[in-house]
Amino acid sequence: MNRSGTQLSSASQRWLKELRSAGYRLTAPRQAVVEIIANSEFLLDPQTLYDRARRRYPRLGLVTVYRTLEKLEEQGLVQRVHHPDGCQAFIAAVNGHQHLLICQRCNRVQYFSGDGERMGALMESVSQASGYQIQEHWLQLFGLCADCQASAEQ
Amino acid sequence: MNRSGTQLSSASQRWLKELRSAGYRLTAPRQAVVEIIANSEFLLDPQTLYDRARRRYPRLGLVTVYRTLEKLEEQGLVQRVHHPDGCQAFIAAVNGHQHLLICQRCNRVQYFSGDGERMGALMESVSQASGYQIQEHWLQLFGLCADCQASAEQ
DNA sequence: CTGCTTGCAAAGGATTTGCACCTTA
DNA sequence: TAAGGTGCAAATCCTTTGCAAGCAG
Repeated sequence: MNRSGTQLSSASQRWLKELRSAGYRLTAPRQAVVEIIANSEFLLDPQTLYDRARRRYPRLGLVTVYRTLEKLEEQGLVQRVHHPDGCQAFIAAVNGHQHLLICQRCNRVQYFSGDGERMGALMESVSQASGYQIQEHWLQLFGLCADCQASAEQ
Repeated sequence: MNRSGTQLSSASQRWLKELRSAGYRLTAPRQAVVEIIANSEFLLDPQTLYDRARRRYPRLGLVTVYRTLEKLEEQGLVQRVHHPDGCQAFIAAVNGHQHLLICQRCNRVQYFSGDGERMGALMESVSQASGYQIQEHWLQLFGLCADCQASAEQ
């Protein structure tokens, strides 16, 4: 149990500890926001996150969601995800470089580790051909997750 | 020469022809917008495009830029480009599936053809491992173009 | 207690819409 | 001359900021 009287997942507890050691305070609104996004397998935009977190902490303001996301992003706990229909969605971040696999129907997200060797070779050859000095890369796959394939068959 | 009394590049002429055959009219404001973006190697956001196109057609309104971009995107002549600092930039599209190489300093964009075979193999293995049915992919590289590397050395 | 946090309200910025006028075909 | 296109102004939508009151530490 914690100060808001609700159970917190272990992921939330870890995130809150990280925020704490970065000098931020532990407050009930923050706990509510963290608890939702730390445990979501789906992309969440600020409004959706707000709607869900408000079920835990009804006095929550949308502004606090934006401010909390800002701090979580700064601590590397969440990352913003760009996709064809917008760029305001967030998902829990992972350590190290990983690529994203996104369901276009339900927004479920999964990470996969790109083939580092092939990727390196590709970047090397593009760099040679173009004269660019490459610093970063994005690789994202879009499709239908297993659940959505199943429900589409109905 | 054309109805606005200015020279048009061959790329613009082709684009305008495509708009025409899609049922849209050829107007001076549209020509101004098309002439800028059809010939740019750099990402352009609506405001920048507006500023440049207004030098050709001063009475242009920003709204017309938005409406023209909408039609160009719909015809597959431009594509929206997402990058870490925003998603409101556009660039001339190419036929077939190509990947993007973007200069983080000057916004120059270049297309490169991903290694289709490796990419296919990667998607196949991710698909197997995740159960996702993959429909689309994004591959973008970010770095410094040759010009920007040179000017950074000064 | 002190200063970080919060929620509200207002400000901002980007994009879209309503509308009367204008231009293309 | 009919239908589509244009620019202005206003409306929207999303996000950020200012501020007084509320809490964490």
